[in-house]
Amino acid sequence: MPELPEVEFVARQLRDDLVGRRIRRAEVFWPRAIQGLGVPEFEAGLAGRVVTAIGRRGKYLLIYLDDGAVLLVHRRMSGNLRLAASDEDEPYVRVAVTLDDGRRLLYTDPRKFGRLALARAEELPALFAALGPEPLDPSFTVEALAARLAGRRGPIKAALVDQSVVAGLGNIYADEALFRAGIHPLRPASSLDPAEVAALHMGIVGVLRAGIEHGGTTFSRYRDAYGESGTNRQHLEVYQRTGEPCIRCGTPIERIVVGQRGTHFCPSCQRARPFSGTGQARRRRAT
DNA sequence: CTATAAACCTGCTGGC
DNA sequence: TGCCAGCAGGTTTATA
Repeated sequence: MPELPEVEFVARQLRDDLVGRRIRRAEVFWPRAIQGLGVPEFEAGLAGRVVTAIGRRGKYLLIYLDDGAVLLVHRRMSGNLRLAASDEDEPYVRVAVTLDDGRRLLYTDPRKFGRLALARAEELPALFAALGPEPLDPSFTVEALAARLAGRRGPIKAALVDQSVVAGLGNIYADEALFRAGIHPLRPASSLDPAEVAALHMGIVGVLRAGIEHGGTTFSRYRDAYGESGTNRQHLEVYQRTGEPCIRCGTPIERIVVGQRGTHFCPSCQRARPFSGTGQARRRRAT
């Protein structure tokens, strides 16, 4: 599942390789992947344009064009963007963008959940009005996180994957951030004390930075712009580790469902209520 | 307003 | 060995 680190890593790759290139033509093979415009208008809107910049907002990849338009790509569950040589092909190609040097930017997506859209750059603020702060931006402070969590009665895990609270966290990094902070996923979001919010802030920023550093988390699908897997999976501490020993205390990792999503946590390191344990386990801080 | 649930999709897993 | 129900989850839309 592409989350912020997977989108950011590919954005950096495409920035090096795509900026300055002219688009020869675009072909849509799965019309429902295009949002807003009809397929002919979408294809015509890309043909002949030069890529001027690459950006990212939350899980959206932004490809800026020389006429003031922006191509938005959201990969949802199984989408990938791959820069392929002219003679290379891939399965599940939904959209193909041919560049002036013959290479193709391929949007592949077995599940067909991902969406592409073409917008004017000046429309972006309105389009992203409901998105929360960028967690790697300096403006994302402990206070900013606390303000977003205040008044929310649902579980903290559900709040973290809500894009209006923080932009870019998905199921993997939300579970990882809660583990680093030592917070139980079912804790009401508004019940965290200031120290816990600070620990969670550090956890969020930490897991996202690590994810980018390791080229993203690959389970079955995610690949980068050159078709390579990310290595962050081997650095995950709870996600998809059900039954395996906690790296901190050895207790088997548990899996529950929170807000319709599989949620992984250590029942010893992440207590349901602070200081409500048997006294057997010590509270520890992630370093 | 908040919040919960279904729908969108198809490859993969696990049970029999 | 083979079949198939059910799971996986980001976002939008619908409903309570």
